[in-house]
Amino acid sequence: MKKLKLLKGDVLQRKGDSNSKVFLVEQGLLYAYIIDEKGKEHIFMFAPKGWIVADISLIPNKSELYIEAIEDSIVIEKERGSEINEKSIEKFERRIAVLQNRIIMLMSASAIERYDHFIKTYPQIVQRVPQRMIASYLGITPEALSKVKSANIKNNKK
Amino acid sequence: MKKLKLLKGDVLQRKGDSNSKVFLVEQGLLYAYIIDEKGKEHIFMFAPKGWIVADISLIPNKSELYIEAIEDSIVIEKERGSEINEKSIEKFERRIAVLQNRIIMLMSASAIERYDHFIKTYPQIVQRVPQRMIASYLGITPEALSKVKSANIKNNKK
DNA sequence: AGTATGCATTAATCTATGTTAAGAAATGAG
DNA sequence: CTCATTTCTTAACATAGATTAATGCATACT
Repeated sequence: MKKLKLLKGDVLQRKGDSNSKVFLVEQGLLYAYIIDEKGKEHIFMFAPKGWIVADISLIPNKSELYIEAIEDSIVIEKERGSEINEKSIEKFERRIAVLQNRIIMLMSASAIERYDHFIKTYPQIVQRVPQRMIASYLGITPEALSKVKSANIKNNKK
Repeated sequence: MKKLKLLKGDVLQRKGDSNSKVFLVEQGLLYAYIIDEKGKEHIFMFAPKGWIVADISLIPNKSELYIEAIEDSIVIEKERGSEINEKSIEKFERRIAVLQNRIIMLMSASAIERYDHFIKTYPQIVQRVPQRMIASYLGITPEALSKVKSANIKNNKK
């Protein structure tokens, strides 16, 4: 259980690294992403203060995700499975609920609906990351996000 | 801990129901889905023998998912959180890994890539459900699946 | 057997989002 | 402060997948 200080841009974990660690964000903001075969980055999650970020991949002990600091941050590093209790079960359940919801959004909602949902759900993150990262999290390009946002504003005015 | 016998088409849980239960599939095949505001069904998961199916939603005690039998099935009903041990943690981790992978596929892979991945990962399910259900799981329409499959075959011949 | 229902396929057309490119605005580094 | 880099926006064009509709098959129902 170590405490790590990270500078903006520091990469905490890379694809292929061991993924036996779990990181609790004590301060700052991290994000986890993949880079696909075409070299494109896709943001899997943001991790602000209080969140746990870890890659639990299907391939044992091999991370699929990169984890990187968006801001200077402090994280507490723990071994995975180092605590088994009511509280940790609740955290697992909550994580599953979040992931389930994300899948449902990706399958059933349009880009602008996903964006609206995101800014309602994570208003504090919206302020702190570039739009292109939000676009990536939503599964669209920055250009598309720019477009649907301005189309939305115009429609509201009408 | 009850054992339930289900007939094909039986709905085990509906949107809005309590979601305090967890179902272990002992025999048969179930699926979980949402119905969106436009009335469209989106399949969230299939649950063959040995799998656990449950809705862990963000809204406490309120299911977002429908759970229904695709085949005559037998499930064991348990209370959520009724066991906390190494084994259950592993199951939670595995579920999270599956969901993470699904999100990554939805964000980074084309329809045909998602289809190829699906038939490799769940060959036993492919045989037992209509194509339209696979399309729904992949996040596309049955027509689109039909199209990309035949386009794929033609490309392979070339 | 005959009819109804659900499923798969194909095709024409439409639309949301991707791609490429350029310029403007904001941010950061020396 | 200035230059370089990153970010955002807009626009023209391209494409994957959606929509609608028609047809052919199965399967199930009477």
